[in-house]
Parts: sequence; structure tokens; C-alpha cells
Amino acid sequence: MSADDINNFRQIITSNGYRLTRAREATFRLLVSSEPQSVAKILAKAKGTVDRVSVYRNLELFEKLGIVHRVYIGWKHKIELSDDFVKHHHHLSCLGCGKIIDIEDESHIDEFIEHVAARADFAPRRHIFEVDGYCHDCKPTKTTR
Amino acid sequence: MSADDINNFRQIITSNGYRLTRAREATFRLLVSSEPQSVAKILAKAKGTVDRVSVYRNLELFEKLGIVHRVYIGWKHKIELSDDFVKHHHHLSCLGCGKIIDIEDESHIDEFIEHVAARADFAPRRHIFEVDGYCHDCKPTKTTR
DNA sequence: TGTTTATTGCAACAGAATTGCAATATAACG
DNA sequence: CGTTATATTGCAATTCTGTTGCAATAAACA
Ligand SMILES: [Mn+2]
Ligand SMILES: [Mn+2]
Ligand SMILES: [Zn+2]
Ligand SMILES: [Zn+2]
Repeated sequence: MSADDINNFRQIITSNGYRLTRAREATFRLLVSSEPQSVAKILAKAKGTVDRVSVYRNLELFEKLGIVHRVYIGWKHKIELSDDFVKHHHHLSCLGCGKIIDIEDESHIDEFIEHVAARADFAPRRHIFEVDGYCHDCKPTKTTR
Repeated sequence: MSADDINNFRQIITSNGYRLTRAREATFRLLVSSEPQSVAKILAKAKGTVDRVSVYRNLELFEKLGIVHRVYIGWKHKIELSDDFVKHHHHLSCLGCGKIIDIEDESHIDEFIEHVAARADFAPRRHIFEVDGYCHDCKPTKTTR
């Protein structure tokens, strides 16, 4: 989380006619970790600083303004900083240890989406793509012992 | 929903040592519509016929037995008949009218997953892939008027 | 038809998210 | 600056979704 990110955040909030508040900025700072976080975790971090309700309301606002977006990992959704803050991408998530590996290569998916969308005369806007499985350390196939 | 589907269903239930009950079969029949349905919708349909709790418990069982699986559409999960009933696939879902178009072509995604997984020494198990956007009839780009 | 026990339905509970509203803090203006 | 209008907050109460315990019920099977 750079100073630039904070300025960028302030810019988005104010330029859209919303007020720059303590609760708002505190909530934004909780999203630092580049890894996607569950709402529960964010609420836990916010405890004592920002009220639950305000966290919910601001996450909703952030989503509307494109500051964050949801990703699905392990069949639960998590919140992740988006676009200007962290480039859109996908994940390999380990069912064993919970590790989350970023998938850098977006172009293949975009191509594929273009392909199927064209055939159905469909104009794509967003997509979800997440993979579950086992990481190097957790591969159950490995007969280490 | 053919008679075969019902027989197939009964076969799966009994051969796994579970009992074929009124509530169980009624719940299965609620899944008829080949389109994925929200749990809320299924519960609404079940109202007065099968208790909420039994619906939950049986959907869980169906999932365990591979009779249904979850898909993510519009950032909410829905229940869809699976595998023997409907082959694994993905969707284009329209933000305008709610229409859901099946994506037949699974091989491209599988290839892509193999590719990224190999690079990370990751053993993939499941994946989510869903696209939102606008269908032919709802394309906002069209300047019809 | 009787016995066994898996399954159901109900009620009570738990946790996540939402809503109403008065108190407060921000932004804008004189 | 100090004042004002109102967006935003925090708290309480509520709703919603899913879960758990348990006695009544009904499948399965002899
Ligand atoms: Mn990521
Ligand atoms: Mn489908
Ligand atoms: Zn792992
Ligand atoms: Zn449409």
C-alpha cells in the first residue's frame, strides 16, 4: 500500500461526490494485504475501530466505485483490491494449506471469452475464474513416506 | 426431466445406502428446470411440501453424491443438476434479462488450467468459470432508437 | 406385519447482513 | 474562521440464511 494508493483512493471517493471520512479511510487501509480477504477477517480487523455496519456499507460503496471486487475461493467470496490498486487476475487456491497463488496470465482467458462470446453474440463484462486443488507441498499423490 | 432421470436418481440414492423418501424425491423434482437455481428459489418452491431443513439436508446429500453441484452466477451461487444429468459446463449470464447461456466448449479451459497449474506445480481439482455481460437482445451498445 | 433405525419436521439457535434513527462529523458557504 | 446543511456513522433492533437437538415418523427388510 503506497502513498499513491491512498491518494488514488481519496481521489475516487471525493471525485464521486462522497465524503472522505475516518471510517472510510480506515476500512480501506484494512484491505492492504494483496491477498483476498474474507469479510469476516476484515470485520475482525476493524473491531473497536470501525463499526461492523459501516464496514459493510463502505465495502458496498467501494465495490460500486470499483475500488474492490469479489473473488470466489473455496466456494466462499472474499474481498480484493481491484484494478487501479491490484490488476485483475485469478487464483490457484490450495485445499490443503489455504495458500493462494496468483495466475498472471490473463490473455488466454480473455481470448477464450472473446471466442465463446462471439459465437453467442454476447457482450462480456466481467468474469469469475478460480481453481481449487493442491499445491506443491500438499499434493496428496506424493508418497513421501 | 425424463423417467430415466428419476430412475437414475433412485439408483444413486439406494445404491449408496440411503433411503428413498417422499421428501428426497420431491426435492429432486424441484431441480427439474435445467437452469441453475438459487437455494432461495428452491426453498420457495418446496414451501408447504418439504420442510426447509430437509431441503438443506438433502441438497447437501445430493452434492455429496454428485447429483447436484454449485455454479456461481451474478456473484451468488446456484444449484444445478450435474454430471449424469447435465455434463459439467459454464455459463454466459445476461445482466439485462437474466438469461443463462451454456458454454459447451470445456476443452479450452481444461487446457489452460493444465498449463498454469503445471507452471506452479499445482494439482487442480475443481474450477469455477462464469461470465457476466449482455446477451444479443440486451446489448446496451445497440443504438436501436 | 413387526422391528430397526434413517429421516423428517418442528422449535430453538447461531451468525451474517440489513434497516431505522438519533448523534456526529464532513464539506461547503458566508 | 464560524455556521449550516446533510452525508455518514454507530448503536439497537430486526431480518435472513443456515444449523442443531430431538421426538415423531416412515423406509427398509426380515
Ligand atoms: Mn490475487
Ligand atoms: Mn447450465
Ligand atoms: Zn497447500
Ligand atoms: Zn439478456
